[in-house]
Amino acid sequence: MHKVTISDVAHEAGVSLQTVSRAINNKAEISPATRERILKISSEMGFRPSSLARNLATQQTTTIGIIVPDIANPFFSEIVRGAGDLADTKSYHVLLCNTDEDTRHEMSALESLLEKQVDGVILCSLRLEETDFLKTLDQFSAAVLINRDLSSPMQRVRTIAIDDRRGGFTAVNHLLAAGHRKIGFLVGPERSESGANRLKGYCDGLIEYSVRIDQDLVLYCEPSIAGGIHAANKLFESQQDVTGVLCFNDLTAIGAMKACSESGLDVPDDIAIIGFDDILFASFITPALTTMRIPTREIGTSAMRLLIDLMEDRVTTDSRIEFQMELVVRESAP
Amino acid sequence: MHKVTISDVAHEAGVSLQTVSRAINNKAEISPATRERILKISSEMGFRPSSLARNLATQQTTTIGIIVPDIANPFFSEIVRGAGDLADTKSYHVLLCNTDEDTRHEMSALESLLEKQVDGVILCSLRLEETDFLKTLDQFSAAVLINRDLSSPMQRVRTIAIDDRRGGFTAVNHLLAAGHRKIGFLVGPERSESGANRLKGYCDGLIEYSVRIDQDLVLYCEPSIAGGIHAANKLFESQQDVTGVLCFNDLTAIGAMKACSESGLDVPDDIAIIGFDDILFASFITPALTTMRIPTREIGTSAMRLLIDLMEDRVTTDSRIEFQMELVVRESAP
DNA sequence: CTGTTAGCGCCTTCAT
DNA sequence: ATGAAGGCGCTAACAG
Repeated sequence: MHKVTISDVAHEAGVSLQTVSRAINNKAEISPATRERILKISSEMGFRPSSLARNLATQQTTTIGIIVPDIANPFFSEIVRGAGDLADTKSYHVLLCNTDEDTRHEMSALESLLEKQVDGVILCSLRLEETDFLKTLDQFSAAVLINRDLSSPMQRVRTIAIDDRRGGFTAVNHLLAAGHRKIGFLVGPERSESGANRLKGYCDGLIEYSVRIDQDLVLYCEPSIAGGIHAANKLFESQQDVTGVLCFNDLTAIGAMKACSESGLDVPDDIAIIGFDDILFASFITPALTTMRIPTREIGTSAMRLLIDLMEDRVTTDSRIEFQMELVVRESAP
Repeated sequence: MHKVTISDVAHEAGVSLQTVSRAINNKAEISPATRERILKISSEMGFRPSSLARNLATQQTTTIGIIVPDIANPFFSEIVRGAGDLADTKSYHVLLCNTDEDTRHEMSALESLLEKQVDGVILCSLRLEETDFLKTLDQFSAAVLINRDLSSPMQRVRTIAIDDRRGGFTAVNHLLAAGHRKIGFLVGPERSESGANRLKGYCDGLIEYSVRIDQDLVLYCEPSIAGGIHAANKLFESQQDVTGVLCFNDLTAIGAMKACSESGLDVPDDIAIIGFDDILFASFITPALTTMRIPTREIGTSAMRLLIDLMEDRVTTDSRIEFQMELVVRESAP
C-alpha cells in the first residue's frame, strides 16, 4: 500500500498539483465546486498531507519545544500540561525534553530542537550559564524562559518570572511572626535562580526582624524528596536548635518532614516546615504542608501564549510577566 | 544572517554536496583527511543540518509520539519520564499529546502524529473503541499500547499490559482476609480496560470467599481526586455498611479518604481503603495509603524499548509483555 | 574516494 | 480560477 501523495490526488481528480494544494489549504483562489470535489476525492483516497514536506517548504513546523528538568516532578508536569493545553487549541505540537538539571543535557536538547526547527521553545529552570546558552538561544525564532532572567533583553525572548524574593520573604516572615528565630533554609540546587532569589527574601526578612544571618543555616539540596531528607539531616546535625525550616519545594519539604520523624522531631511542635509550589498532594500529606502556592498550570499557559504571540509577531508587551506566590497556611507551620 | 546549508559548506570547502553529507553522517566512503577538514569548516560556519530536509529525504523522523490522558497525573508522568529516558539514550525525540480521555482528542492526536510521520507511537490507556482506531493505528510503522489489549494481533503493534485481574484479586483478597465482606469498588472510567479487568479480579475474590456480588457496590468514577470524592460519597449514601473500598487509582483513593473524613468515617477503623499505582506520595499522605504498586517508570522504558525494537525490526518477542502489581500494605488497609 | 543526477512531498511565484 | 516551473535542504543510487 503506497502512501498517497498530493499528486496522486491531482491525477485522480484530473487537476494539477496546485489545485489540490489550494483545496486542502483552504485558499481563496479556487472555486467552491472544485474544492468540494477535490476534498471528497482526497478523503476517499485517504490522503494525508505530509507535515515534513509542508514544513520544509514553508520553513515552519507548528511545533514548540519544551525543556524541563524532570517531567515526573509535579511542578513541571503542571506547567507542561498548561502549556500543552494552549498549544492544542492553537494547533501547535509539543516536543518534550528532560534534562535532570544537567547542563550538557540542556545544551544538547537546545541543539536538537534547533535542528528540528521548532518554531519556538519554552525553557524551564535552565541551569546553564548565560554565556553558554545565549548564542544558541539567539538562533531560535522565539523563546520563553520560565524561572530565569536574562542580564540583558533579547529580541524575541521573554521571561515568565515568579517573585521569588518576595515569596522567600513572605515565607520566612510567617515563621518570624510566629516567634521562630533560628530558621534553616534548604535552598535548592546551587545553580537555581529561584533558590538564590528566595534566599534574598529570606535575608530581607531576617534583617527586618534584626536576626543575624547565619550561613550555616543555609544548605543547598537536590529538589527531590531524597534531597530534602539528606539536607535536613545535615542541618539537624550541625544546628540542633533550629525551630523552623524553609524548603526549596514541596518535595524537599516532604523529605525534611520525613527526616524530622526519623529523628523523633515533631512537626510543627519541634520544627515548623514551609515548602514552595503547593503541589496537588501538599494538603493530603501529614501534617498538611504549609507552602507558598505557585500557579503552575497558569504559568504554563501564559508561557505558551506569550511564546505564540512572539512567534506570530503579536507581542503586546515587551516586559517580563511576573507571578506572585501566595502563602497557604496548613499544619506544618501554623 | 542567512541560515547556512550544506551547499554553503560544500562551496566553502570546494567539494560537492555529497562529500559534505558523507562527512557529517560519518559515512565510510570518505578519506579521514577531507572529513576532518569539512567538519572543521562546517563547525566554523555554524552549519546545522536541517532535520526537516533530512527526514523528508530519508522518510524517518527519529521521533516518537506519546499519547496520554493527562501528563499531570503522576502515573503517566512517570511512564513518560521512563520512555523519555530511553528515547534520549537512543537519540529519539518525544512528541507529547494530552487527551483528557476524550476520544476525539485521541483521534486527532493520532492523525496529527501520522501527518508528522513519527516513527512510532506509544498509546497510554486509550479509550477509543477498537473499531474506531484500528485503521488509523495500522498506518503507523510501529506502535505500543499500554494498558490496552487488541482483540486480534497486529503486525507491528505490541501491548504492555498490567495484570489487572490478578491485581484486583490481590487487593480484594487483602480486605476479605481481614474480614471485610461488604467491599465497594470505585472502578474508574467506564471505558477503562484496566478498570474492567480489576473488576473481574474483584469478582474472582468475592466468589472465592462466597460473597455475593452486588452491582450497587461498584461505581464508575473519574480517575482524579475529585472523582474519588464524588463516587465515594455516592457509595456511602446508598450503602451504609460498606467497610472497605477499592479505588481505581491512588488519586481516587485520596479522594475517597477525603470523603471519609468529611463524613466522619475513620480510615481504616470504619473503612479500609486500597488504591492502585503507588504514586510517589502514597506513603506520605495520612493515613499512609495501602495500594497496588505498578512499576510505572519501568513500564515506560519497556514500552519505548519494545517500540524501538519494533521500528528497527528487532522484535525479539511476538507476545505481549505483562507486568505484575505488588500489594504495598500501609495504614489505610492494614 | 568523490561527483552527478534524481528525487523526498509540498508550497510559492509567476503565467495563463 | 487553474497550471507550470522552481525550490525548500538533504540523501540515495549510480558513475567515475
